[in-house]
Amino acid sequence: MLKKERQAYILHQINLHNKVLSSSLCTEINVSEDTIRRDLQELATEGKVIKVHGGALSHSFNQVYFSTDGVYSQNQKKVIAQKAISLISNGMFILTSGGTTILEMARSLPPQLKATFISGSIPAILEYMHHPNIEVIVIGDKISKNSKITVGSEAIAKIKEMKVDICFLGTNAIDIAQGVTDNDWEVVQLKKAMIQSSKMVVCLSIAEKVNSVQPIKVCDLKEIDMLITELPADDPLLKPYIDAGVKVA
Amino acid sequence: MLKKERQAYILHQINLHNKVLSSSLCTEINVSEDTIRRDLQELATEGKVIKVHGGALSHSFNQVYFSTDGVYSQNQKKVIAQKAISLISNGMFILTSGGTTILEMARSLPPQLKATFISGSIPAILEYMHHPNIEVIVIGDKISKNSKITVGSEAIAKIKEMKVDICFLGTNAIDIAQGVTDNDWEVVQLKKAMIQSSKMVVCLSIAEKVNSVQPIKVCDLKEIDMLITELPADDPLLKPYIDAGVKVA
DNA sequence: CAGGTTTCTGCGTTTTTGTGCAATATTTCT
DNA sequence: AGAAATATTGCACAAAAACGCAGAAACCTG
Repeated sequence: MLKKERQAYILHQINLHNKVLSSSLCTEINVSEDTIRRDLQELATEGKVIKVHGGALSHSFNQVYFSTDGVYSQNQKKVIAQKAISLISNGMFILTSGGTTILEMARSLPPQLKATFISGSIPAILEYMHHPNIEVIVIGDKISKNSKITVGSEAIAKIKEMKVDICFLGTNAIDIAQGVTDNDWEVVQLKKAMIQSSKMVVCLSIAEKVNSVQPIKVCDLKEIDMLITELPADDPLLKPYIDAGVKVA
Repeated sequence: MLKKERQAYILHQINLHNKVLSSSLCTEINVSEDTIRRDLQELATEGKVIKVHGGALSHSFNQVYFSTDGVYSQNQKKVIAQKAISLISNGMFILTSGGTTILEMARSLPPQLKATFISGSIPAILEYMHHPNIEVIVIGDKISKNSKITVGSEAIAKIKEMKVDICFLGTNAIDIAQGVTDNDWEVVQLKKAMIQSSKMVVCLSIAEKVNSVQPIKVCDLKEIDMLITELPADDPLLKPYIDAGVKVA
């Protein structure tokens, strides 16, 4: 087999699987590992692949996962935030959990909006506080330092006294079978209470968390009214949820 | 699985959930915990994640910045803060109002101190939250945007349920004849409740505000146990307060 | 086509890298 | 303060890379 041929094959494999192992290549093509290594080396200096210990990675792989750090999924969250905000009208009472998606929503609230936001999430409260026309109600209790939100029976009792228009839940995992799940017991208790105290329950979740599961159950799918992701409503990923009776935006 | 691949996966998870546990990762990827730890270590030195005990955090999560307002580094307030802190012992329950002096105190709390701080002041809560050994209890209610503190009957009712060891009041005005006075009606209601619910009441005030008067009365001098200013205890300005039965530090 | 040169490849050997293990320290939680 | 979880360290071992070398094929070139 010619060298060019080999390299073409390697490139093909890399584009197919996003990665190759030197070891497997050398048995496939039946040449020594040195040869493979030299090929990869060459392709790497030409910038066609990324050489790593044990094989090589496709360039797209790097772009996807090592994306300019920090702004990761920021845009997606902005899209979600906008969709969520479109549900809010003046005068509404709104309950929100914590999480970065909620935070993004809080930052994006239009300045003229007059509404009352209720939350125990300290970062979210900070954001609400900066808005000129928003009333902020703080849910008091002990702070959970992990999630930066107040948790405990006092908080839950307070939430249960309410009946608000909308509740926005930052969602860590949502799945057709398991419904909404999370990984912090205290936060889950809180979210359960929030769901009960709201006329409408809206889950905010980036698409990557859709169809994932966490250890602790928050609620079944049927208890949530709407799921907001950054995807268009007709994306096939969301079809099962629509079929399950969840509105999607 | 290649090392880079693993690290990409880890990054992906971190950006998705804002945190990862070494333990869960090592079962997911099926490598030893050492390997995960080394990966996290590496990613951390590259600045892509924040390594913590037991796992790692996304960088964006920790971006809960707290405004270092200009008033920050006033030496007088640092002095006051130190004096106030010397009154605190491990295990105490402490109620604090809002104000920049209180904030300064919150920032200066020694890291080993274990105590429970109760407050409705959002900036103060933020500071308490950053300390490793402090429990934070949030007083919930509507936020007063002026003072960035929760105010209202709920908050007052909650405070009245307590009996804490010390209450620190940021003081706007104190005077021999008029006692402690302030200019925000709602905040005054809160402070009154705080005074009633504390075994010991400590006023923090910069010397400038000593012998000044504001429109609304908080309490008489005899209700406060101690006055802390940046001045030495034997400063003539403070003599009248000592004579009136107030401890001075 | 002979002889020289270059390119490609494989084979040992030596380094480097990646992993896991175990013993020990440190931190966290309660 | 003590137990449990997590970190650190040093070490061993295997996989992979680097390097020099040598044989073979390909390719000049007169």
